Amino acid sequence: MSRIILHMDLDSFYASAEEIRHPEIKGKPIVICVFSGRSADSGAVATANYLARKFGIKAGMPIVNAKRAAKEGTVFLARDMDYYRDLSERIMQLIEDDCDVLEQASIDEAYLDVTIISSGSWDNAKKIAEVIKKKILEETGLTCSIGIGPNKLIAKMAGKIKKPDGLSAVKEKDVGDFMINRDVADIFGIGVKTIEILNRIGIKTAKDLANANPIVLIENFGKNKSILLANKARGIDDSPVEPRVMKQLSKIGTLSEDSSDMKKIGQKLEDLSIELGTRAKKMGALYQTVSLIAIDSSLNMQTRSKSIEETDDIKIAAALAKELLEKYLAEHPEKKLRRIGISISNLAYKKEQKSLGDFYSMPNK
DNA sequence: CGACGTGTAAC
DNA sequence: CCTTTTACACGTCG
Repeated sequence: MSRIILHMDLDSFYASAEEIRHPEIKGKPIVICVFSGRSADSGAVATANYLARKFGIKAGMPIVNAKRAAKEGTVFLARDMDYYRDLSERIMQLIEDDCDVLEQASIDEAYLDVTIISSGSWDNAKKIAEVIKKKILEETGLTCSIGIGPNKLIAKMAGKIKKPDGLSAVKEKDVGDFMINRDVADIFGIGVKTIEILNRIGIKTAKDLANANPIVLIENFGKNKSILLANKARGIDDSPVEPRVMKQLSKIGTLSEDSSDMKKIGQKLEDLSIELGTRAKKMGALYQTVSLIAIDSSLNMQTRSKSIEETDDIKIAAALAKELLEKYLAEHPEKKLRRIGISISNLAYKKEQKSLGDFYSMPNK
């Protein structure tokens, strides 16, 4: 059966969220930063609003470079995830009844299957999208961009046609035209590594990929990924819109300087563990696996993990993470660490908790 | 098959 | 100069 899927993306979410609580910065270029604390402006840009993007500032850029590129009057603010998470939750609740199924894909994005609620009508789907935009604007002051398509891939990519505050639809019959002349780099889910390999074997466009020799694809990517890629190139995506349940929680931080000192790193790890614990508690999460995340001076990441009896006590996680750290440092006496982190996974949720998550109880597994 | 570690991708 | 958080696929090992 053919479906109608919406993809809703909040426009430069963190920056807009800050405008809401600091009305005096409205209309200014805004840059949301993750300050690492090593020096005054060390760290990276998390988001820049459209005015700041005009200066070439964008996510991932070092803050120092962003400050150099910025013009007078640009506002630099530290990211505040707790605030954005609360705001995000409010917005998702606002739209959860405007669809058959809601899938929150990230803090600022959601897919909505509206096949039934729209009676299969694209006109109705557009009206639903307009209602959603209006609701979010009136209730929070935020704008969003919505893409409509016959599947998640096309809905997501259609949303990029007009941003910010856009609404665009690509119907099934137009999918071929929509995809055909596109560069493979513009296909959602194809990242730098895959692009590199594709280009090496002479594949540049979606058309090239759609017509590629399956044997060659399989040699390079294996069977499963080859099928996925060939489908993406044709705008085909059968993945269902389904509620997501958080499967893992993590917290990483940067050390004030590269170090291999157990005491120093252990202290940081403990601080991070406590913050993670606060979040886990709020969510009513229980965990079964603890991972240590270590990032060395060369920015290479390694993980060490261990599974235990299900628990909600973060002290147990903190102690285990420290053990894993001791072992790691013993195994790599020459390495200095730049960042350290802890992750808890194999999550379950307490019954009494009234979060969106446990409406849908446990996923298939 | 479950546990663990890495790679890829997106944000 | 180089932040954070999450998901998922895949290989390997026991």
